[in-house]
Amino acid sequence: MATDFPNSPLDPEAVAQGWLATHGSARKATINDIATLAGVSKKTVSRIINDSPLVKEQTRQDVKRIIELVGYVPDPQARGLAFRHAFLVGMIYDNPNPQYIVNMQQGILNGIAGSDHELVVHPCDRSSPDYVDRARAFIERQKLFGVILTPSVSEDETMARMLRETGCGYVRIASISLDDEAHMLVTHDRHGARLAAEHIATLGHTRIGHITGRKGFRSALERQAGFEEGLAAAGLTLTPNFIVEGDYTFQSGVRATETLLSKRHRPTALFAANDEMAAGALQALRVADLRAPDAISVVGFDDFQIATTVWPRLTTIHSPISDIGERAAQRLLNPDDDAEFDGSALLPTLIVRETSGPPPRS
Amino acid sequence: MATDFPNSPLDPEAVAQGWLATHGSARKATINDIATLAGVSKKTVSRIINDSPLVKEQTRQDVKRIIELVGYVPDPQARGLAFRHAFLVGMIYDNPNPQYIVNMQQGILNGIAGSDHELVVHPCDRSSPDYVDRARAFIERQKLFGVILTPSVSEDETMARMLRETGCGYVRIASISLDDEAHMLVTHDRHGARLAAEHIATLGHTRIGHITGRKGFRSALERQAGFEEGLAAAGLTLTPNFIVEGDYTFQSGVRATETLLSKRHRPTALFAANDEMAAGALQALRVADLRAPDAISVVGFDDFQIATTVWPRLTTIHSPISDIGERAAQRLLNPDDDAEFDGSALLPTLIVRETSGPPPRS
DNA sequence: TCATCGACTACACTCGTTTGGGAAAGCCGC
DNA sequence: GCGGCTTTCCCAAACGAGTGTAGTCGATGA
Repeated sequence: MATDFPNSPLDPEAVAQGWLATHGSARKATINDIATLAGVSKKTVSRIINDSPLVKEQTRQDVKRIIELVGYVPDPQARGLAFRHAFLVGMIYDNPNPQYIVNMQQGILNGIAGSDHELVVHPCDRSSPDYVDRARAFIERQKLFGVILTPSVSEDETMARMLRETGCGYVRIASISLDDEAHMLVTHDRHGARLAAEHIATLGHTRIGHITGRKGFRSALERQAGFEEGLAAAGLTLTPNFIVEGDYTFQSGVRATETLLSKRHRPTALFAANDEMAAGALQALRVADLRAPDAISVVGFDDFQIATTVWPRLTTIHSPISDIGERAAQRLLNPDDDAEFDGSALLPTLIVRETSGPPPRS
Repeated sequence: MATDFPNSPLDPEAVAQGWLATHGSARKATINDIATLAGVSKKTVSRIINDSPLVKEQTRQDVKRIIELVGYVPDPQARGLAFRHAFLVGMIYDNPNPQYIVNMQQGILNGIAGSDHELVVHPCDRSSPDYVDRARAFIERQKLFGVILTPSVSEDETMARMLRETGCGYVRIASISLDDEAHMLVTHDRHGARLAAEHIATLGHTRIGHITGRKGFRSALERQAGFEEGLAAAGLTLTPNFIVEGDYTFQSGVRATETLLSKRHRPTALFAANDEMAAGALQALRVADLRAPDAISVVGFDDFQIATTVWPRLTTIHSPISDIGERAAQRLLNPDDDAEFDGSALLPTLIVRETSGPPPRS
């Protein structure tokens, strides 16, 4: 079979077989080999690789089949040279939370899977005076296709300006929109915090405390604002007296909770701006011989691993970091495909576990 | 000044100034520009960039100065094309511990800093049937310069064989040597565990428990073996009865500890093969209304953040992950420079905190 | 004085791909 | 059989480096 069809004088399978037999794994195929094998010109192959519409469907399929069978992969270096940019996307981060970074990384990798791109990472230290220049050098040297910025560097306008200057594509991930839509992915922390407030209010608490995130971080503001909004919707208010500043670390959670516990008429529920601090809160409760949720309900934010390794396991707001990374990568790669983007899929959700319950009757 | 010196008719500063004035930032300089500016041939510039010895010192310095002033950076794509490999090193990992990954990443980045190379990450899922093929595709497509493998993929011989086939450079990080020296970086977990044993023995404990790492992981074997060696050196033995299998997770630490506590003549000290499980042990003690170190001493391994966020803070073995990553990267980049390598700098060390003390007198 | 050596230069070619233009081939309906 | 398409071909020219060969030039040594 498969010798002389009128419409397809070419038998991809046979042709590919032939090549594999003669050259085998000795040499990697180039675009020239494919062109010769398929009996078309180099340019046609190139068009097919780059999804140009100027190719007949039949030809496209035949050539694609051969490419697949022979195992041809266009050389990223050569392509990069011709395109004047590398097939690399960068992730620029300064967030010290390893779990955040790893989740985000994984999400971005999912997002670029199947796109010829690779992920290259670039941590940066915002306390160093030249972190923007370093980032620029990184981008320009490698001629990155684009970068994804995570909080809190994503909130940095100096960095954003530099990116616009270089002309490199970018997507900023932040809890609030700081740029035009194509360059932003919003995490809706405010919404998440509102869920926490609703949950706590529904349980019947009225004396409610909040441990804020680190000063100067957008997410800290948003989480507090969302929490206050949610309480307000339930007719409650967060008294300034019950707002204690934290900095997203475990230790700050411990200290803040100690402060809250020392108050007269202490709160019966508290919302910490992240799980780390919520874990610190549990710790402080334990030291004070109190138990969550019997004495005080505790709600966190992030739903990182720590939320389930502490005991009791933490009621928290799940933030879909990995999905957000994936979406950010997709937005970076094809900014037009965002039509079918259903933002609601990326909203934080409430995860009720064991640290929240009704207030103690007293 | 600086017009016509006999030995240096060339004034790098002036020449560079001229170029910057005419082309400015409009165009990035190429090797040809540098050659023209410096009044030397392209080949000489190339030699200088690639540290060839066939260049007179004076020439080298002048040209380097111009390169620096003009801000010329060789194009990685073009270089990669000519060299037939990319200036990228990959990190292949499957370790689920985010802190480990991030530390390692940072270390590798330190190691490749100043080397024209960039880090690209590749997590892999060993439960998927084609993870080796994926890794191979990743390497071959990008023509990676080399890869660094972290435990536990680093222990995978199928993977190692694949790497040898591809001819890609690699360094495997593991707790024991599994390959020739140039391809290994040993973390000496055995030594670390021995320190833990010595510490516990010195405190005067005699009934000692161990929570092992995950079955099938080299590190689990090494840590147990080292611990037993250390005890033996102090004239103690680890009774099989007091060895409980864990899997490096918090939960397994909790369960293992519960098991140990249920034994008659329970141990007065226990060594968990990582901090996560040690934290689980503290958790279990708390539930049983026991306190470390008063009732039982607990020693962990890794010295990750969790060691200082639990309370009391964990006595543990510090493993210099980041330094190890840095060294691995250096070994990968220039395998010959390892003469001055002082292995002892990378040995684990004992960090005494608050969970270890003398046995209770009973 | 002649041979040798070190430090270059000049040139053509390679790496694998994209892109441009001009031209040709195939197929459509008329 | 003729325009008018669409699809494709062919060739050459980038892209920015590295390599190999042959050859130059001046200083050194015998």
